[in-house]
Amino acid sequence: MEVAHTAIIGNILELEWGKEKETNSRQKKVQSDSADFPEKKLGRQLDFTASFGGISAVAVVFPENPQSKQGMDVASLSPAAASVNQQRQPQIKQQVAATISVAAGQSHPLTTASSSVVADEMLLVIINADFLKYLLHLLKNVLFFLSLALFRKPESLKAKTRPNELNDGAPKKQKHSNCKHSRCLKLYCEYFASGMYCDECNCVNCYNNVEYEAVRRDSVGATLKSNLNAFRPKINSSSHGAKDNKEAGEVLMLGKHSKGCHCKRSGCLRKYCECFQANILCSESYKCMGCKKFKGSKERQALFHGDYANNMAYIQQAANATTTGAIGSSGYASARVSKKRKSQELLLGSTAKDPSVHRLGHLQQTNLIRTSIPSSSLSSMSVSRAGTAVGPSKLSYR
DNA sequence: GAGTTTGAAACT
DNA sequence: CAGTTTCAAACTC
Repeated sequence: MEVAHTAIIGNILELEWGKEKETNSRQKKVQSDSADFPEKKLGRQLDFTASFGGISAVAVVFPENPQSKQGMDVASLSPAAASVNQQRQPQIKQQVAATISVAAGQSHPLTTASSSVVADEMLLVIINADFLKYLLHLLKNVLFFLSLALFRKPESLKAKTRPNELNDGAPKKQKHSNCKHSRCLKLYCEYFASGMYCDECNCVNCYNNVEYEAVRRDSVGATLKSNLNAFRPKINSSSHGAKDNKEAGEVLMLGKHSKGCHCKRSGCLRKYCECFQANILCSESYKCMGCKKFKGSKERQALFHGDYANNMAYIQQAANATTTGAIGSSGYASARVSKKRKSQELLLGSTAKDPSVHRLGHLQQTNLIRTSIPSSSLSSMSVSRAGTAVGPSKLSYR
């Protein structure tokens, strides 16, 4: 019986879907006669109802439920369309009843009241099946267009996390690279580095496009040869995602830089620093000097409080302290500084030449900053910390 | 907008 | 691997 039931539904579905085209054209003809609705709008609505076939019948099957959304929609489409649907009701019902009786081995036509009830129920099943079939069809279309959008230009996804953009969640303006000497075939070029073709870039002699695909491929090969991970994201986002530090009013990424930054003068608090750009904290294993981008750093927190000018002044002063010998005032670099001393000594005074400076503890180094910075600067620093409005300091870390 | 500074990438 | 140079972006004026 269940097999017969399924067969009936399939049979009727086939019947109805086969009629779809004919019904569609017929309804279009009816509606084109109506001057009350714009043709374009009607077309869309007609397509909708025609595709469903049974949607309009819902209003027919449930006449006691006139508030049914589908029913109301159909009724509001066009009186002519509703009329056609109502005219179709006995036909569909008759088809159902006929199919039932054939499946049950009865003579045709079926005229008993019970068969009519069964036909009503069957109609409901058909409507639901019809609707589901249409939903499936819609879903397929959506998936198709989605796949088109994703695979036609997969790079578009990568573009969301450009290496040189702050990852603070705010929408970023599309930037264009300006390579002049690398032909956009080195990792200097952010497009090349992220595996993209250059898109509306301002580059000179750009080879990072389809036209120079062969050259580009060679360059990719050469780059990969020297570094297998060259095109992998440098920031490995933590599986825990972003940590929302509400107290500090910032969104902190829990990711990690694959190689770590090597900043010397920026304190890792400027956009030169890749960790700063990715909004991640520096780790002890990074080779940055005078790092101020660690948990609990007042310099870093200053970025998220008060006005920007004050914060930048404060950061500059902190960086200034770094370059004038107080490396690693509270950062991670104190133990590593010796490696870079040769270059630093060119810039630093006698204080920096004293190896003991690099072994100073946190407090001692903080004191060193205080002594290496003019008292006027110190006062502005403390004011900046308090977040009071003070004009931007003219002091530079240069 | 030009010039300078910066740090990553490339090179030696 | 370390030091140096090149490069393009960030930054200053």
